[in-house]
Amino acid sequence: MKKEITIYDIAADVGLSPTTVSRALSNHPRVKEVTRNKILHAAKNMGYQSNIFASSLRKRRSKSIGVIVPRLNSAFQSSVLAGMEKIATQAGYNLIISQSMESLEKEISNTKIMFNSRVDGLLVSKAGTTDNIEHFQPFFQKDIPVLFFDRVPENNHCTGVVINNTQAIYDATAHLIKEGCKRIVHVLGNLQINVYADRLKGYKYALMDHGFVFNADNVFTNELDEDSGERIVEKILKLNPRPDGLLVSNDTSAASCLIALKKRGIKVPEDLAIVGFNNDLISRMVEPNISTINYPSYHMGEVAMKNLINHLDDENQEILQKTNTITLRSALIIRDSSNRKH
Amino acid sequence: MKKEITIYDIAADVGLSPTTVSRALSNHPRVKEVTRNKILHAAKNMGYQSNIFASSLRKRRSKSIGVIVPRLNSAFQSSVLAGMEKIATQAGYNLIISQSMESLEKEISNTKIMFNSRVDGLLVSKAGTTDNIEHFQPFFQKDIPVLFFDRVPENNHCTGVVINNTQAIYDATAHLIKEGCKRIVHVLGNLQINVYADRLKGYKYALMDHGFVFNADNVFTNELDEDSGERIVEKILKLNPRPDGLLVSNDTSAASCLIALKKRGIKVPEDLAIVGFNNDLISRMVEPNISTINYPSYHMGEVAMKNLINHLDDENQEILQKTNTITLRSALIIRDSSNRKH
DNA sequence: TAGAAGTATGCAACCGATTTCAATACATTT
DNA sequence: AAATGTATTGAAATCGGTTGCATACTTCTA
Repeated sequence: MKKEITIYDIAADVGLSPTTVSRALSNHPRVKEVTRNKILHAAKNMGYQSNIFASSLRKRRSKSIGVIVPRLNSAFQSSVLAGMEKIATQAGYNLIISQSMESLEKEISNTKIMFNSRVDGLLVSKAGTTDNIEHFQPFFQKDIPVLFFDRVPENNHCTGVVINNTQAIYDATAHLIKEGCKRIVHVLGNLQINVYADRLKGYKYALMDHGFVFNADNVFTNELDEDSGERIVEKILKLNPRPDGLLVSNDTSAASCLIALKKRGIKVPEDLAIVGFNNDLISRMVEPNISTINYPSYHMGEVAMKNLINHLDDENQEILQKTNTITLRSALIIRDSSNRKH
Repeated sequence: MKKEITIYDIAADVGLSPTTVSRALSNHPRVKEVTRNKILHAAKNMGYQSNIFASSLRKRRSKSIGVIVPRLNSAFQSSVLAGMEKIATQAGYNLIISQSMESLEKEISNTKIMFNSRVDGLLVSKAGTTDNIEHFQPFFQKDIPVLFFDRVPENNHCTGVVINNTQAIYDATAHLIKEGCKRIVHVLGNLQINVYADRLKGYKYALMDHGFVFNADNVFTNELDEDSGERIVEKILKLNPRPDGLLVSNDTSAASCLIALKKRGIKVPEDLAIVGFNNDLISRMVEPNISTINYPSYHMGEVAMKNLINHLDDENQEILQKTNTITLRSALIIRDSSNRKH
């Protein structure tokens, strides 16, 4: 391996001390303009590259931020990550990304890796099976900020960036009721996850407020993947009387249901009205377009990252500690899958 | 900030030298079993956390790999990244990810950041406007392996992991011809990108081999986004005679075209047969399902990462240098959007 | 039993940038 | 001219793990 150019080499070259070189390179004000230029010039000429390990070792910060998501290959998550990357890069932070594959075990292992990598802060969207946050303890103890987004743990002292899931599904349910639905089925994911637990609440409240009685038979938890439609529709068709409204907790699954229903000759929205969640591309592409909740994923990434970085840069540690929850605006988008007035 | 536990503290605690502690912690064979256990035990008790900066500084490697993609929020890219993350984590490497936003300028800046972050290797899918690879020179000079995937530069000495784009579109074109299409339009992205340039070749070759004459009017370059359908269909309808086959270089755009066509009462596949590219979720969800090229994105991520890491671990540097291109299997999937026999 | 060979551990010099504490040079004020 | 202030620069310690070489101690061979 070739020899690295260090500040010592530069110092020798320009006849100054490493101290001054270091200061010049980091734009310290106490270096004469002329000196600084001379040093910068020499550094460029010699092909100097700062050694971040030495720098991080001494400064005790890595200028990198860890992100743990359940899965990288999800339309929602990748959009969040895109937002995060944009802000982080602007602020001079690197992004170290890993996925928990929805497994607590992997989340714990990733958390350890992030801790050992000495990230300056951590952004997490919980795995489905995570029911405690013990494994973040090392971060708390060292006052390394941990910020959750989308899927946040219950009863904790961490900041979370979320949408109001309860309100979102409340609105969607109320909308279906207004469209004349009498029996609304709600399909959601693992109820250990706040996101789905909150939505279920919204569903219940909306029913209650509109004079309907909650019936547990109308709630299914299910994988919300591309193949889920067949399974869900089978279950729906066994119900009597047949449901006329369907709230599905993501658009992929909603689209899959739509296809399964069409295949069986059930008309959407006439026989059964559908509302999805996320406002993914797919909701705008299937026929009929699926009503959904607009989830500001990219924006969520930006906001989460911005807050974390502000916290790091300002040394204004109270801000984040005092902020418990940042709620972003989500909104019901009504499309043809639930619009019965034409 | 609380004091960190270092190997010196452990050494003092167990009455040995830091050297031995260091060796014990990294499973060096020249430490007695008993001693090692004593040290590991003490380390655990004292809450020791190794300092990777110190370690990296001394060892001159970061155990991290950089990835630069055009965009994080793309179904294709996020799937590739998922595959990469899996392999990297298994092998004990961190992933530092950034996006070039299709801009050469940003790609250059990201490359610099990756270089300064001293990644042990770099994986790149080029930005659309990148026409040279000067900015990777520092990596080449330091023998840090750079491996391209999907979008690879022309005429270079780097390894690339790709599919055979020419063959893929050749097959798709031949398929459309077999279905009776007489005038086939090909819509693709920026021709500076090898991916699209190669596909254009495949299109031309297939026409030629089947006795058709290539006509530049039948080729459009276009943004391949969700809204592209309207623009593309408008152009198609201006052609005379009206085309009866359409090859679109990604499924999102193909789906968008499909919708624009249906809106105008043009029947697919009867009036116009469509083939997309990528085998994204959306191609399986719209009506009719879109024929497409299966792109093994997750697998591509795994293969690219595996090759890079093998190269790093084995010190078997020739392997990668001698391998110029790894081509993964892609395949035409025929669905209803181009299947006229029923 | 001397000497060889092998095992276990330690010393001290790294890796390269940062930062505290001072020193020096120069300018300004009284 | 002396005193005070200010702008520049430097010496040396530090961050914490790794590693070449040296040393102490066993065990084995001739």
